[in-house]
Amino acid sequence: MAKLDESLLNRLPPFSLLDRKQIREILDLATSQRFAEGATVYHEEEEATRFYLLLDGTVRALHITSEGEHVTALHVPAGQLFGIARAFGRSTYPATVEAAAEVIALWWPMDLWPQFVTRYEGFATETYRTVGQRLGEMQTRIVELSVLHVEQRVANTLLRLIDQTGRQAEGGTVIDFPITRQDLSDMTGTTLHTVSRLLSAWERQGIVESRRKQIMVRQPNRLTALSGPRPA
Amino acid sequence: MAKLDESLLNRLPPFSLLDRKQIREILDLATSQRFAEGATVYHEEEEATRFYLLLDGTVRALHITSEGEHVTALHVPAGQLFGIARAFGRSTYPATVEAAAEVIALWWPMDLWPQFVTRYEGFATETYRTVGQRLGEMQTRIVELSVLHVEQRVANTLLRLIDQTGRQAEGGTVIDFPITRQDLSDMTGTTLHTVSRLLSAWERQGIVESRRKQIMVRQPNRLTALSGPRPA
DNA sequence: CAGTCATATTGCGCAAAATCAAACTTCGGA
DNA sequence: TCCGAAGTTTGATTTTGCGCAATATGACTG
Repeated sequence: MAKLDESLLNRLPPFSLLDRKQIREILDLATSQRFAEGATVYHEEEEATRFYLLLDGTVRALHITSEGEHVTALHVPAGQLFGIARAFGRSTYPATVEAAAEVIALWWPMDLWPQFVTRYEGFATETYRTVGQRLGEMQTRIVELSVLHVEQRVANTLLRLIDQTGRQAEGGTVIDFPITRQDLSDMTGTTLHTVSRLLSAWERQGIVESRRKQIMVRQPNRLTALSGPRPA
Repeated sequence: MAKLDESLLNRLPPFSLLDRKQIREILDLATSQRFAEGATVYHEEEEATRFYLLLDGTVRALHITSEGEHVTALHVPAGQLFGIARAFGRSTYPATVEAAAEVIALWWPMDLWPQFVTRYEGFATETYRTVGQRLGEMQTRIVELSVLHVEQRVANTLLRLIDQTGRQAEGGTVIDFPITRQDLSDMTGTTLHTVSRLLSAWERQGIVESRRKQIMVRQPNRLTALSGPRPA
């Protein structure tokens, strides 16, 4: 395997306090792996044997019900750790994770987790900050699902996606991974039909523009207007 | 203030590995406080200056939207820590917490948090396990809200409540804190009207029995039948 | 003990969104 | 370049659960 460059890590929060030597150490222990769009990184309930750092791309954490329905819990943008079950005392992964687009990730054996936490200044702190963020996102999800209408939820979800992973293009902001109506409905607890109708309506009004598997938001402010009361 | 007894803590997971002397230390730093039913312990977004241990009663964590709607995120049963914002790198509380019934809690100044984590064997580990559990509960909430119908959500919620805080009584299991239709609707993302209709229907079928602010489940198995597909 | 307030019940009409059904488009591969 | 699979659109129909309104029933207060 090609030697990994130190610049990969030294900007990322969990490692930003470390010196060159430590970063070198960490990289030498890492394995880098590529995942194709749609590939599964690990399954819910599976023994948590590795923790990951997402170098490039986006992954999503999801749950599959006994009926086969998919519920997307959250998206993880590049630069964050995931699969960190150990951080909250679990021995199995709490969700299934799959690549939303082509993904490059590093991973380490979970056995190294305790070392990382104790040996590397700031690693634990930053990790728990991440956990806190995810917890916050999940709370927002719950509040949205509880009080908002479908249209408002979809609007919020689009806004969040362009905020987290948006790429500027002529005419608006594009979600920079392939996303289907079905995906959006999995994120909002609705059906692909309803999402399709909403997008069509918004497209007629010039708010969004969408191709197959791609959505561009032209007028975010109008989406915001549709997105309902700001969560307190 | 009366001196607190060591037996309060030595059975509880976050402290179970500690010796008498350490428990004494911890108790001497604690303040005990009573909260009446419905009293607010702290508000979302407030500066997190204390962390709590729930000795008796039940508290609920909730969010209040800008429209004034209440969304209950979870219930914390006796014996658990709450208000542990520091554990995930937050300086403010992530939710409002209020007493679901009369409550007795201990609290410590948040400044002591780092000490507790470093000085007391097993405290950190157990705390993160709690965080993991809450994360799991929230995920379940999200999945339920996404794929289940209102009736199924209410059934699930009742089952969870009698499981977490149920008290045996003649004829069935009673939720051992006062709970209104409104409360149940806040937990399930519906209206008090719908909850009332459901409970009435179930009461006619002999599945539950309810007075004002009190619900007894007579036939949990029939509720389970109504509760939809088991989350995977 | 009267008065008031919070809680609970129930009927009715309506709107949102799911479901059912079918056609259409785009894309990639044989 | 044609075919099939995956993704999307759209209409018609049905269901669910909400909003509104009126009424009832405790429970607490002065």
